[in-house]
Amino acid sequence: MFTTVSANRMSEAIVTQIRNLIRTNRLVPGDRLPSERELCEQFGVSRVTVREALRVLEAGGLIEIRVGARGGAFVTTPTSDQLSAGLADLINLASVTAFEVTEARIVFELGIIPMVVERATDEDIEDLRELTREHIAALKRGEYTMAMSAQFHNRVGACTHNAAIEMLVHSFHGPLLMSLREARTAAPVMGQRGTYEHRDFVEAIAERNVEEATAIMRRHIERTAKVLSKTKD
Amino acid sequence: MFTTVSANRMSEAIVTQIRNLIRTNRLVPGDRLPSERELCEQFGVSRVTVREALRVLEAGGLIEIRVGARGGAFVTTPTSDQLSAGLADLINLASVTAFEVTEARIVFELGIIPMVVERATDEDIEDLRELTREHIAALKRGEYTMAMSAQFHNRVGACTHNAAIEMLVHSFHGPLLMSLREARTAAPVMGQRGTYEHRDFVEAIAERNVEEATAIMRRHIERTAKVLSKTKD
DNA sequence: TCGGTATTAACGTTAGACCATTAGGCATTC
DNA sequence: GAATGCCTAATGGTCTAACGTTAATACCGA
Repeated sequence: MFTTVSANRMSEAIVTQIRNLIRTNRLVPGDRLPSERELCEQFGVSRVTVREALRVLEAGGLIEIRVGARGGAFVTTPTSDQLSAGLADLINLASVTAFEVTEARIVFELGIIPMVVERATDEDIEDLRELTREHIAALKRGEYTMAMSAQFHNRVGACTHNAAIEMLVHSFHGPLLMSLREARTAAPVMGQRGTYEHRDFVEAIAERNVEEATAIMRRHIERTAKVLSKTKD
Repeated sequence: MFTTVSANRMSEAIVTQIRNLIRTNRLVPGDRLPSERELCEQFGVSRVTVREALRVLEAGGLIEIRVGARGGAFVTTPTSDQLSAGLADLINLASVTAFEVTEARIVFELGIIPMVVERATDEDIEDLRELTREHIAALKRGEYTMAMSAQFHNRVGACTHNAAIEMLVHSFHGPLLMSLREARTAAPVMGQRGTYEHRDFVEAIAERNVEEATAIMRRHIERTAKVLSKTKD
């Protein structure tokens, strides 16, 4: 007969209002919200309450707060880092092993290869060649890092020209997933042959050879998988 | 040469401290943090600052706050729904289109099929058949919903017996995709042939026929893609 | 013209007060 | 003795008013 009422927390009501404005694109990235003191007046609450609402929105990545003159709350343009951090959280929550993540990588990074071959522009390919050259040079100087490997795979993902896919690839190589304990043990092994496989892969893409590119990438990622499954013994 | 140092915002430091305690399991779900006033003393800051920190943690789904006697901040485990709801907003801001998400789905959900065929147990297959039967029945009663479609795809993902993949498939069908405006327009079209395609797909899996299963699923998802690209005209 | 300084608009933080909500104990009543 | 209702203490929610800190900009002197 009576349904529970929940009127609590004014700050939550403010969060909802502003979030809806953003969802419906009445506030778009780059827009600046009124200053805290103005928001106080408009909402008819104290500054503390407004600030708590802004904290929540900020924590959700919807706004960014800058101090100083001309500061205030700005609707953000989300970076792929933020997005992949969110995905990484999801994956972490499921408490998956590095082995499982690698399997997912194989599925995904092999699956996009036809798309990469089809859509990669000359500029994409030149970028990849340039990257590979740099990485091989770094390897010879003994300065090759996992970050470089991640950079390569991310750039390959970008060749699909699909923001959703870029984001996913990015999240596979983001800092959070790499922090999985098992992943670090694999790092030293990867550099040695990895960069040369990268180079061969790029050439296969340049020749629009899906089979060859797929075969190379499969070998490349499966080496990681093998190292990981060894660490579990 | 110098990395940006960000010492600002005490509340952020508090968030970091508490979050680390939770990450390292020194605080586990169900634990109660000290009251706001006690935290003030322990951190040596004012109550407002502590409260802002708690808001951020609450927004991240790490704690839950109850008022009244015996109330306070209690550690919780964020649900994947909470996290993907947060992601949905970011994706909206990043203006990833439903079309792009669908392309990513094609890559991923087709890519896992060999794994599904290889690993699906008899129980998995029986579950899928059962689901399909229910959905067809619901369809005939005119009660078929998008949630059911999502349920089917999620169950297929579970057949890989890989938590990372399950989580990713899940996030494709969670509130994330559903929040995209374009996706909703596609919903009515899907039910009619979709459920029968589901049934055929399950039988292809049961026969361990990768090619057939892939072909069916590709048609199935591409119909969605077609509907979506139409809405862009 | 250049470099430093003052201004100013904004967020960040504090302290102390009061309100609202809740669990649990206590007292009253039948 | 049991049920009901009140009281109290603990705790989060909000307010006010002030001061500190930061950063963009304008101004001014050499």
